[in-house]
Amino acid sequence: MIKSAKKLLGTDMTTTRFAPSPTGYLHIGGLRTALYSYLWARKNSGRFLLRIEDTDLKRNSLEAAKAIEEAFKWVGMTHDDEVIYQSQRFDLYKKYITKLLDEGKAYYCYASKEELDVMREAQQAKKERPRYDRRYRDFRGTPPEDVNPVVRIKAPIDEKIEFEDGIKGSMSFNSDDILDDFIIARSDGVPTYNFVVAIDDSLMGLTDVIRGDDHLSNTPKQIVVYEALGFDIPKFYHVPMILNPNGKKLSKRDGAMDVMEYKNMGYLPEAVLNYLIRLGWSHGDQEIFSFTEMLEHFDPTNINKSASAYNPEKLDWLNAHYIKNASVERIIEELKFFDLHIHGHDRKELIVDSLRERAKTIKEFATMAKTIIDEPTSYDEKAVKKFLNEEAIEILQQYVDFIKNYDDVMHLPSGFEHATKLFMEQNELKMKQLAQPIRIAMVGSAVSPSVYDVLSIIGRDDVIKRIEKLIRIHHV
RNA sequence: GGCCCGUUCGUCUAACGGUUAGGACUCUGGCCUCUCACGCCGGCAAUAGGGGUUCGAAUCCCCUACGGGUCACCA
Repeated sequence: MIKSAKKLLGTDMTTTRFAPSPTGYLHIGGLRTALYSYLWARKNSGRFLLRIEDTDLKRNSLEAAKAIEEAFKWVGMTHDDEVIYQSQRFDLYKKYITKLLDEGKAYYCYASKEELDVMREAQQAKKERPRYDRRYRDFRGTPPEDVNPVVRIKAPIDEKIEFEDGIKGSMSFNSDDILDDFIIARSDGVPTYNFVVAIDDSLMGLTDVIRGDDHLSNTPKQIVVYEALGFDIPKFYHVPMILNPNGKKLSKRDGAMDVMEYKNMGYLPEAVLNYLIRLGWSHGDQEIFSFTEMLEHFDPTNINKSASAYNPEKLDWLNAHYIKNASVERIIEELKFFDLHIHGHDRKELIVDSLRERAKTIKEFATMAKTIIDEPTSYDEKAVKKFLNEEAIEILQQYVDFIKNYDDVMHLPSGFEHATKLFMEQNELKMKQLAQPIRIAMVGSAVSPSVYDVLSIIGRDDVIKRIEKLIRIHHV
């Protein structure tokens, strides 16, 4: 007698899993259910397992697993044990098929595909639900020689199948409404999804199955398998799906499906996680959750029952929040991915701190930093037209001359502030008259962080160079 | 079509059967200000509809409408 792993181990350690079919990348919705499973396992000091559902054998599941692990790594999630590939467990599944056959809980069905098609059409013509008519359930005759039979499970007839879903509540199905003697092994011997899922979930010792609610109506079928095999039935949580901003099903047209695309767009993993955990789940009014807070507060029981729409603005807001609060070192590290290397810059703190409240993504951050660090190659036309009249050029000229003869140290923003204020005082100028022309000279446009910060980042020598360059160009 | 699930501001959500139905994002008015942001103060905006039950319903029950899922030798 084979028993479930849970029974063998004699443990009730919380065990959850993420069981994607191999698509080549980790889907953003998949990450959410994975996160829920992960948090629930870790919160209860349990195990979080990864299984690839590749009974179909069409795609490269090794690549797929690698892509998922890469995404897990990016967001800081880890799974326990080795990855399980269903494609490598066919022998195991076969043992259970034989077992059910031997016990009379499953049987060979010799109906051909054509035969079944005819039957189905007849049913549909009569507006009946298409279903297998169990013609071979109690077959005792001589089987036809030329067909490879499928194996079907003897499903209960006119019975209620009930379970308590951790999210949706009490579920009750009538077996006749939703299932027939469904196939557990195809004519080529390959077992089917609902059969192997139940076996694996059981053998892997799953206590809590957290998955998309598109599986809700598969659950009764799996329960039939659990019961035929004498396995313990885990607790199910069916989490509603994610919709696009228009409330429709999420599809590739809606933008980033692959979790790693979020990295490419400059999102911080903690922002993505924070966004996802709050999408369909809440803890009072709290919006910001650190990893430890997620662990502390998450409970699948208060996941919402209804689908939620994906809202990119809120993700941006969260990302901005995490950028504002990240350490300087962290941001410098993240910027490397966008080809900006400022760890050796002697004004790196200033660069980071002057931009962190302005960037919604790390990518934007890098772009903004580059406009300050790199000498402008062009000047924004509108800004030039608006702010660079003859008088402004004159002021800039005086400003350069002043700086050249200004002897006090001024590499800090405060140094530039003292110098500039003195200059304004001497020439009876207002900051408004000076700031925009300086910005244009420094970054080529009328938008930048505080001019003192910008001047300090660029440094006295380059400040002079950039102003003189602008004046020169202006006179041409 | 059968079965199942769902429905609170545009969006994410809160609310022991008793709240002026709260918060967040977006949008928006103002303040701050060297620009842009950030920040701060304020504003717009919701219980799908109809019946019950109850002293009292967003909350419980029924019906309707509208969304969605699922009904394979896919997973």
